[in-house]
Amino acid sequence: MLPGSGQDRGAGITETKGGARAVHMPERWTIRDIAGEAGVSTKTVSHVLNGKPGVHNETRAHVLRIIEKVGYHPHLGARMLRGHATVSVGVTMPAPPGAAPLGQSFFVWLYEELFRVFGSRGYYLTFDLNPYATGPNSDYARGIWEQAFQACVLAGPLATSDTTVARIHATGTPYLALGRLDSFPECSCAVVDYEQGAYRGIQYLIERGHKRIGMLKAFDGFQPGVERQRGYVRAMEEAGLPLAAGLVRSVTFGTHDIADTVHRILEMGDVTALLDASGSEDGEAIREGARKAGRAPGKDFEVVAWTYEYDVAVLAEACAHVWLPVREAAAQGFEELAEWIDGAREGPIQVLHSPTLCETATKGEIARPKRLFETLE
Amino acid sequence: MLPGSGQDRGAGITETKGGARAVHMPERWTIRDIAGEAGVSTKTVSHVLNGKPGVHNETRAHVLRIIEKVGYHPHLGARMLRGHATVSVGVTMPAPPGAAPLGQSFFVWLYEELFRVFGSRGYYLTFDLNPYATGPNSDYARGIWEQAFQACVLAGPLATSDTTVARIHATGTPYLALGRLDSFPECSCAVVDYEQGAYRGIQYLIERGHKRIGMLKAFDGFQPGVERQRGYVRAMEEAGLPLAAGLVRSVTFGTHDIADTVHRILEMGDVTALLDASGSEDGEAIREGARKAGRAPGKDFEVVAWTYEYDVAVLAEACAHVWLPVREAAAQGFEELAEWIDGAREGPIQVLHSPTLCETATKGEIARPKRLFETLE
DNA sequence: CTGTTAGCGCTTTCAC
DNA sequence: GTGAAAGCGCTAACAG
Repeated sequence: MLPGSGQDRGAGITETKGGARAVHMPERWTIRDIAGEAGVSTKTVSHVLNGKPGVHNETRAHVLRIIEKVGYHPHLGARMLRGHATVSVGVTMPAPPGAAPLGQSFFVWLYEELFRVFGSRGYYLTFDLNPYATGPNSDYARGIWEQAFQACVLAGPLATSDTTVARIHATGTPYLALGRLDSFPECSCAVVDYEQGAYRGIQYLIERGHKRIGMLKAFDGFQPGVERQRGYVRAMEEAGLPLAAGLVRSVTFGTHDIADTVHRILEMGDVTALLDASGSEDGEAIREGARKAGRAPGKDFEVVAWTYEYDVAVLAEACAHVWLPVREAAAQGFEELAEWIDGAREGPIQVLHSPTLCETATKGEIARPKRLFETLE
Repeated sequence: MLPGSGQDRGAGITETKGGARAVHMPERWTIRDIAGEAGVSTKTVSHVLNGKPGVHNETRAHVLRIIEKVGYHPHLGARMLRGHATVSVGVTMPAPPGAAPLGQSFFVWLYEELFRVFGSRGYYLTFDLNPYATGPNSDYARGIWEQAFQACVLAGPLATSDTTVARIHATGTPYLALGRLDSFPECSCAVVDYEQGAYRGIQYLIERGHKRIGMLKAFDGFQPGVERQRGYVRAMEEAGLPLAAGLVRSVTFGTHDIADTVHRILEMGDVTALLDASGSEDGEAIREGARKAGRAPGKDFEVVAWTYEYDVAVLAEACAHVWLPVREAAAQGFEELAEWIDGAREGPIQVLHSPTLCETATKGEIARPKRLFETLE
């Protein structure tokens, strides 16, 4: 009674060639059932399924008609096992959500972009938020080890201590990190040069005559935090300015942290300028911090603010904005990842976009739901 | 030279029992390599992997140590094939994005909720936005046919002509639709009773003395649209009021459609009340449509507006709001789906929440980014 | 051009 | 308790 057994198939062939009526009706159709029903070999069916040449056109049509009729779909697990190919692009978050709380609009943007590139090519998008469940040090790449992904996107900054990326790299699976790593420069990534962003911002303030310049620095323990620090130091040292303690301060995405830190930097007294590299795109928090210190941005001190959107102001009183084209870099990275999967190119991907300093912003102040990162309540 | 071949394994056993040193180092470790390394059978390793009883504690520890050491992970495809069990919960959109443009905040809410329930249990979340790519009539359930999903969430309203849900149902795979279907009442679903929502809203307006009542009706061709219509008709007929043509009008989520339709309904002259069942939660559009018709809500005519958030106003001038607890129903449905997967209960799921009519709203007017559906530009 | 067959890596009978 | 062996449904190498 097994579907697809030799006897059944024989009968199927005869019947089909004679008058074409199904002899058995399995619960779950397999490629052998289809072959039996069509009176051809499994190989032929397989070739039809995969659009490979070497099958007569009428045979192909006949097989397709039967596949259509019974609603047959090949078993994904079997395909994965045999063909070493899946149809799934994985998305994982290497950073715990608190460290890089992606904002709603960015998350949705990411999702839509991934679907534009991969969904249209027929891939599934498989999210592994295992990290969400199991804490900061969990293995965010289990989908790679389990060979569940055709390719993988690491959405979020990488911890400076990360060793997983190198192991992913070694498997040969196409992947793209939205962050790079000093300790692993071969990393396939699409990123913005944060060091350059900090460097340009500080340099600009130095050009305007400032000597004591503060910086709000996000992503402590993560690569982008290190890069911000390096950019600051490079600009100051090139200008021969001293690196005073307390000028560069780490901030998190907590609601009051930005304002408090601005307050504390400005309390230091002789600070005349500030680079907001907090990534929070929160002008109001800067104003609030300044207010607490009895100062006002654009009057008492000058601010350069970072933004992830072109020609948009985080803070209307800022003398300049540094635009970090994170979305643009990611979008290009996705395209290249798709090419890598298709075999049209090889890995690793290395997309590096540079920030742009804009002295004037034409669009209005940035609104809450558009930010790249979310402020945590 | 094949890893895991008979000879190699023999050698592995001897060596391990003697002095325990790895003899071969396969590219890709299989369960047989682990077994060989540990000097046990594959069955033992399998049992250890799946936490099954019948293995000595020290054997278990020994095997686990080796698994840890070499970083072994079982192949997901092989598991799917053999065990008929995947680790993936699928999410598909049965409606094309234009028909039910989920808003950012709702989409993110959905995502977070799914991860709260399924991510924490170790499932992957697999999105199939095949429909996005291939048009309105594509098969949104391929993940079910390909047996890629352990369970599946159908996120979005179902077309009245849908036949796919019944086929999904027949497979026995746990699933949950965020929409129901007249033509298939057995459907596993978590929904809000839209008919009741329309009925209560119209009834309320009738109680206030209105006789000519208009309604903005969304989701033409989808079940929730049919339900709105039915609720309207039932309330009117029960009150013995005539059903005049043009009072109930279909709207889409286009920017100007709501305002235009309000305008056209009010132009009919003797209309004294309106039920906004457009789902757009867009009070400003209603005001605008009224303005065009030379009328004003709350003055010339009364409005009952639908909202998907508790105690929040879509339109400050409305005499009442009908709260449709869509998020609440979905969240409960997810919990029950998880239980179904775990075998703690059987399907189908039938969560039906009722709307609530609120005459006063304590929170302010609903802001743009919080809406359930997006207005399309 | 088509049919037969040997596995992919795992789980799960069976014997021991 | 453990080990050998039979497949799950598919693909691809090998014959015809």
